[in-house]
Amino acid sequence: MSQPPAPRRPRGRPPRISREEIIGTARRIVTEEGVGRLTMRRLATEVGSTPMALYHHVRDKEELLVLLLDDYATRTLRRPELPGEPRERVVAAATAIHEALAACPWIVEVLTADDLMSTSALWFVEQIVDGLVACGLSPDRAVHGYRAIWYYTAGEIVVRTTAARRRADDDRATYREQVFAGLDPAELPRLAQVADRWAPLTAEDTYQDGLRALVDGLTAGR
Amino acid sequence: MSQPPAPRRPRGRPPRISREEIIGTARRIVTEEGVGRLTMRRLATEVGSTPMALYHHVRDKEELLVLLLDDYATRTLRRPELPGEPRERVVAAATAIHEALAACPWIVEVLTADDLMSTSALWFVEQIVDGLVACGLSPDRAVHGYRAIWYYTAGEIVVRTTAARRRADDDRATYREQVFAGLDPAELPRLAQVADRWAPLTAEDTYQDGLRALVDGLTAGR
DNA sequence: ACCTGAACACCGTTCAAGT
DNA sequence: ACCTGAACACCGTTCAAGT
Repeated sequence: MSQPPAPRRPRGRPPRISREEIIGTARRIVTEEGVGRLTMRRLATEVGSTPMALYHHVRDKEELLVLLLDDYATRTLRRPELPGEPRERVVAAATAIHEALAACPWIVEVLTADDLMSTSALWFVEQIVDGLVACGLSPDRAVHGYRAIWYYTAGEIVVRTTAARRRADDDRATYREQVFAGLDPAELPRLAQVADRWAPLTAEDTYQDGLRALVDGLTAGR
Repeated sequence: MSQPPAPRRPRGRPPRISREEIIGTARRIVTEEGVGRLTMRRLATEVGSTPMALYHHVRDKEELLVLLLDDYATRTLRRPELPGEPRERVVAAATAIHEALAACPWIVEVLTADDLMSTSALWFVEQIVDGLVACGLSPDRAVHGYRAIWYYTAGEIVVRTTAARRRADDDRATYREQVFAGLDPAELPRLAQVADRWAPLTAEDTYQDGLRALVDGLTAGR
């Protein structure tokens, strides 16, 4: 996010905890127990300090979460060899972002709290925009195309992660089954037709299929 | 969600508050002050009762939010005349869902807490799946196509609503501007090229463009 | 059957003071 | 400059008791 300031002559009380230490501990809590367990108080005790000491190193909890996403992106997003063909390049770059996010279920809370503006993710954004331009889109339309891909990708992550959490909680999962079991075939014939296959069908990972359709549609006739 | 049980001979203490009253009051709080202000305690005092009384009518806060989304869908989703041409029908049905959600910024928290399984929304889902089948997709592929549209739609709402909230909070909005202002044109030429137009470009409402691209891609060559 | 009061086990954040 | 203790103003939910 921001580089540490150039080293100055130390003045006053020497720091006991650092931003890096805070983020590192937060990362451990979040990967081990989920983002729901990350509280400022918990984090403070884990770094051996008090809640208020944290506020000397991060502005508030939201900034901490953004720093955490940044840290995660820097740590895991490796730039792969991308195909030369522009459409395939767009698909590959989007898939790389998607895979990184999918491997990281706590991301959802942060996604809704921040745009994907981690500096290390920008290279992938560049590849997508550039690939779309290479397909014949104007720079403006390429940015809009990237946004459409980002909406699709973020939505897939949010919906799938939430569905997975729900599945862990039996009682609520059955509500959807009830609704589908009670469908009136006269009113909603298509849904009634696929009602018993709905759960497995929607559990399938079809991210790439949809992505390809979207990229095809965005670049059609150019 | 669930129909009220058939009226029985009343036994024991007569109820002072009803599920309808709770949902109605919750709806008022949420539309007037946002979903962040809806707490069980606040809601209890507004209906003139105590927090615990609520738990006799709803299981917990999450159920309340789902009931609220259901109530909103039933109240606002009117079935429009849809075009006969199948692709246009898919676009129109998805746009109707999108408009209803976009008019309702508190929805984001509930979207991530629930699939769009409100009974009143199912008619729109039916139209989308049926439209895709009419375009030549198999029922299974039509369901996957609906899911792709749903990911795109939910993602657009989540990302745009969050961005709008951020814009209200000046300090954080400028972080993205900083990142874009400091882009290295040698490393990320496309992004550097559009850097100064990024904010207005991504603020444009291009939901329909992306949706049409996605639907075109899903139905291409069929 | 329905509601109440008190309590449990927490939150994020601010303030004033200490070293 | 950095950290601490105590407090503020809250949360959702459970338990045991009352009517």
